[in-house]
Amino acid sequence: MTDARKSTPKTVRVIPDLPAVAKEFDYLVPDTWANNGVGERLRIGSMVRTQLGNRSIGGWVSELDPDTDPTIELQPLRKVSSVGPSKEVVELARWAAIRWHGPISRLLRTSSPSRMIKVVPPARPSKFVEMPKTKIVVDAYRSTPTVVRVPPTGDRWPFILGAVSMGNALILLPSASEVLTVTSRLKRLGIHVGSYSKEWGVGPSSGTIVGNRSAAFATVKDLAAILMIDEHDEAYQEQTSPTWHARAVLLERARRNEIPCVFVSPIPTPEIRHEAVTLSYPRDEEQKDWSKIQVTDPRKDGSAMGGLWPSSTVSDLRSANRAVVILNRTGRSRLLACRACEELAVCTDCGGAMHQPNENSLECTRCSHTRPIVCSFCLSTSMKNLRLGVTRAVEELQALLNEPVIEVTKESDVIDFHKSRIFLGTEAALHRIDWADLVLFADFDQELLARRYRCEEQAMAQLILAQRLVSSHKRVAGKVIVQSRQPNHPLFGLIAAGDIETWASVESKRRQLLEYPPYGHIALISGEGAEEFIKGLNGITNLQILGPNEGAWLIRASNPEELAEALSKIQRPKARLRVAIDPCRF
DNA sequence: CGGACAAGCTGA
DNA sequence: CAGCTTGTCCGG
Repeated sequence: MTDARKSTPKTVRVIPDLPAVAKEFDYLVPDTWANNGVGERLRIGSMVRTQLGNRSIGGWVSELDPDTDPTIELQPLRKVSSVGPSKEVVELARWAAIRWHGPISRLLRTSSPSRMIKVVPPARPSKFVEMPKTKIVVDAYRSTPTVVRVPPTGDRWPFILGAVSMGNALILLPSASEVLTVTSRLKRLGIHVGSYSKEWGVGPSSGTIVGNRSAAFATVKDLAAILMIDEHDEAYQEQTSPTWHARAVLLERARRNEIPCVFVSPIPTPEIRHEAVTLSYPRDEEQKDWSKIQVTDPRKDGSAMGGLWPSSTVSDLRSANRAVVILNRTGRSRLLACRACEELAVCTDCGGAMHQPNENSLECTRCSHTRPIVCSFCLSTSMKNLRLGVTRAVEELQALLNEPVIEVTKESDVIDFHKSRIFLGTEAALHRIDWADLVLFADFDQELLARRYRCEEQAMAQLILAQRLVSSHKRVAGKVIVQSRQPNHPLFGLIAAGDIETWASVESKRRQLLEYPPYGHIALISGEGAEEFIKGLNGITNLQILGPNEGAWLIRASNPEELAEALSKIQRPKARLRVAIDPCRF
């Protein structure tokens, strides 16, 4: 190793692994460690065990031989528990903690091995791979950063080869199964590669790391290239605070290291188009994929029951080998039942269905009469969601086709593919089924009309998953059918023409108009302490405060640094507070 | 975070 | 005023 450090520091500064403690503490390195080799293992990022107050805590070394306060008597370190993130990654985590306004310890945990590693495993030879000859791949790695718009079922492998041809690479994929596939395929090629974070040690021992979101914080020695596949995927953003986004972390990393950074997606987001040079395939290659999507209006074709099953759809379902029907329910449930006695929650005044607008009350959907959550029959206070949408659709379809239809949800366990050829569920079904020759979006309008600002992108992302499902078996040509009562919606015209460039630029302009990311940056503030926190922000100029809306405020600034700085100036209230920076849904 | 310690509340 | 709860502070 080039950065071998043969000396032992006298003291170290430690970031404790306690999210609520935003402070660093100095410790004494025991004298004996200078001679037994333990001290030499201490570097920035090393994971140590030590004492705070009277309990044993873990932490990360943030500085060697810091300027310590002479008035404080230092405690000794207990032990060096593991190799940790490199200095580069610790600094990156520090940047991200400020950018997304969260505790650095959370990010350092993401940056650390899941099981403790005493020493970095020795470097292994890695087979040399040549840069593919394909022009678009070569071009992608020539300037930085770049985003390549690929056809939905296009081959991404050349970009992966491109990354590893440059040296040790960091390759991010949105799902665990893709990480597994790519890792083993690269291993078979003889590349020294590991998946994050199970094979954490491969990075520091000089190899390529393949992983999902968390791998943005992987330690990779001599990192030479960065690649993110399916950049549009929402899995790249952490859902819990700090809501960091892997795309932004990689961009920052590439900028700091001055290395090529390539993003690949059929629908690059406005965020990446704002930061990177866009490269694309010839229009007809994109169109070949997108134009295969069929749009039908369920109204014009003698639709049976509830308007979801026109006769053309029924016959498509009958002739499919395996069909996946997607029916996304909007927002909160419309119908509630008592968890104890199964009685429906109905209005005591008018008999209308009650819904649950907040944590502790029921409201009539017809007359707006409100009452606490109590079953009027058995007085139980627990209600369950009837999920009428999917469950009833399953029954309808079963009756219509006269064969079993299996409901697939995020919660439902192992799917038995022998029991049926028709599967119905929410978006989750697209992730849980590996192949189909028909994907039917029964009510696509729910996607297009959703109140989320990214609803069109989310709808497009679902279409991409569907196209991949029906093309995963080469020999059977599958179909994607979209049912919509607005078949003239501009989106469908652009899809048919394969004109994703126009679609993307319209999306960007819309964002610009609304001053949403990347043209404006948002902090969503919620929780009991929100009101108090907002009061502190009121004086700051360059900051726009909107709300409250359902107890949450929206803070807007023109750039993330400004936003982060403003938030850091306000001291956190004692009450619970949630800060989400640029969340994908608000 | 969780222990230490201080200040506040209650009950006979 | 003991005994217990609730709040605030601070750790190296």
